[in-house]
Amino acid sequence: MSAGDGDDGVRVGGDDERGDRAYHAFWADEVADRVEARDPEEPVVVKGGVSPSGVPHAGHVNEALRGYYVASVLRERDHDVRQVFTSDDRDPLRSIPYRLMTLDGEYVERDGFDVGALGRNLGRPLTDVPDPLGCCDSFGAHQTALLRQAVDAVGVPVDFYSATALYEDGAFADVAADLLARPAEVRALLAEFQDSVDADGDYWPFRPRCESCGIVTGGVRSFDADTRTVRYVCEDIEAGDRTIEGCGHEGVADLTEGKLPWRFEWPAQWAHFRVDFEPFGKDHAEGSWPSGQEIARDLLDVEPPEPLVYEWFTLDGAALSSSSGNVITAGELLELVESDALRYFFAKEPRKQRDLAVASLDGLVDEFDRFERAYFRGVDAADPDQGAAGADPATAERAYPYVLDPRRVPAAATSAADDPGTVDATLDRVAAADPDPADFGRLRAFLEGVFRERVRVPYRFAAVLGMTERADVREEIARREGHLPDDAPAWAVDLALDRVDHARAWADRTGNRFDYRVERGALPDVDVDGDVAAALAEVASVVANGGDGEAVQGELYEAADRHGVEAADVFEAGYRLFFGDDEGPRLGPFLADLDREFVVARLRRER
RNA sequence: GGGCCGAUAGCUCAGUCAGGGAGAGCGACGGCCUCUUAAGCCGUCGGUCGGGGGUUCAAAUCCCUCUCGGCCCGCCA
Repeated sequence: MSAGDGDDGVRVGGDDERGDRAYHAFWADEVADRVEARDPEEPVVVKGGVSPSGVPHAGHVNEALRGYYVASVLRERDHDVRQVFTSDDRDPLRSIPYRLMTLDGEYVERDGFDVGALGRNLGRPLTDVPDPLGCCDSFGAHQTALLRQAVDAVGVPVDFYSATALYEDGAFADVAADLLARPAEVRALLAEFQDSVDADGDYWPFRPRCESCGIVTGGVRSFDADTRTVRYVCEDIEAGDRTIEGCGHEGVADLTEGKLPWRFEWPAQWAHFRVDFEPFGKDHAEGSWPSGQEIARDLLDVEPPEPLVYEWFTLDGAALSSSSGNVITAGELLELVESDALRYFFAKEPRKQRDLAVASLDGLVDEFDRFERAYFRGVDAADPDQGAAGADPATAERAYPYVLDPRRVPAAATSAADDPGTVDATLDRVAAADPDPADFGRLRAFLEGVFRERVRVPYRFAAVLGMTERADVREEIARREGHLPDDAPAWAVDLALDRVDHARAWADRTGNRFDYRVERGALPDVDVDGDVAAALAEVASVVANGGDGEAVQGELYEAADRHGVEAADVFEAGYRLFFGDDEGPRLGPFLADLDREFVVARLRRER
């Protein structure tokens, strides 16, 4: 069959049956199909997890959002879904971070915290390491708090778990005891995956915390099934390219004091939470995932979750790396773009390598805007965006209601609905990941009704509007340039202009050509030639007399002409006076929009 | 060495599952509004769809192969 036959039919809800295979325009629908095919018990459990050793960065929210989209699809299909997220904070401290972050999102470099104190705690569980910034119970608790902030910031509601708390509660004790009771089976299985494990060797699937020196050590010698304890000798442990010395202490640990090696900890989590679906980065895909599946099925009698391998993204062309400083946090990104756009980035095809370029964030926001337009346009309408990225209406139809951040829908918009209370309650439940079965239908109806009137100002234009702090001037310029329809409701105008501060921060951070700002303070120190000054004084008169933008713009040229100077010199002087820069926006209309008194005085260089 | 994933315009990316016209935005370039300054409008340039081979009437799309990149096969997650 070919598309040229013209009888492919309309894609209903983005879905199309071909034989026994369902095509889905949105990847999360395909994953949800596979989860449903398992016939899971309710609630369906979606899990994610991160080791919080470094500053939690934008890559970590990828894990949370991938799970969120699948959870959302399943919820719309009337499943009860629980999304859990673990902070694997019993992992040992393996290296000294290059920098830390306060709970307020400020970076702290190595000269700002006690490196030695961390160094003396290498090898200990993160939750046993004192917080170098002093605000939390432990370094692990601090990092976990940051991770939680990041997940919250993108609007993914999860049941958050500390691995240490889980161990202390004995959540993994049964699995650990089960595995330790049959070391030969464990060794035989793991030997297939790890050269370092010998099927006839002395490997034990548990790493006790030394009761003497506190490191997460190896050295298990035996397991006592009656007391559910291991005997161990504290041994050296390898951490990257360094060795952390064990103390040689001979001791006994019970199964809440220590941890499972990751390859076992992961299946233990599946068993404990009864996980049905879990996304993970490609680093796991060929490592712990294959062994984890076998451990789960053959040793624990647990069906592994449905997997989703997602690609890592690069930041400005290079891998995210704490040590090289090439990181960006979710919080930083959310200063630059609205949460909807960031959520959109992680709604795109997961298996594709892509670059997140800060300098090109405007392109991401443009793409989100096309995606949103495609949703409102619908599958049957003509497509002004043609084949542009993000503009496929079938994908937008499925994904947009999940991508749109329900927390950002203005209350004034819901109050315009036929039944505001119902819509508010729906949005609250969706935002809290606890929707009623009919909520997605109500959400879609609201979006296609009231929210259809939302307005987006182009991101680069929003950056330009950021040149002035004054909300009334921003709105006036946006209206004049046709970015705010006359009949747009007030909430839509406010929502559109919310973008300005983000885009302004982007222009500021990248120092790009949209990075100009009105110098409202002291008169900039500008040398102005006498003829240019005279020309500017005449422009000032036009402004003082209430000339509109076009009149001021014309006067800039005409005054230059009358005084025998190049228009370019008049413009440059103007840009220097108002922006401290030698270029800027179209000057006449801009000056006409600012408060007249200030403009007149500045043109006369009085203040 | 073995494996998984990827490669489409200068940049960021759609399109690949289901074969049929190579696309978008940005950038660049040119033009327009009494006006060199765009944040508006119009237009142009820009691609052997990483290379090669195969299947087919037809391949960015399916198959094989090679190259390059990321990751895994140690630790850790």
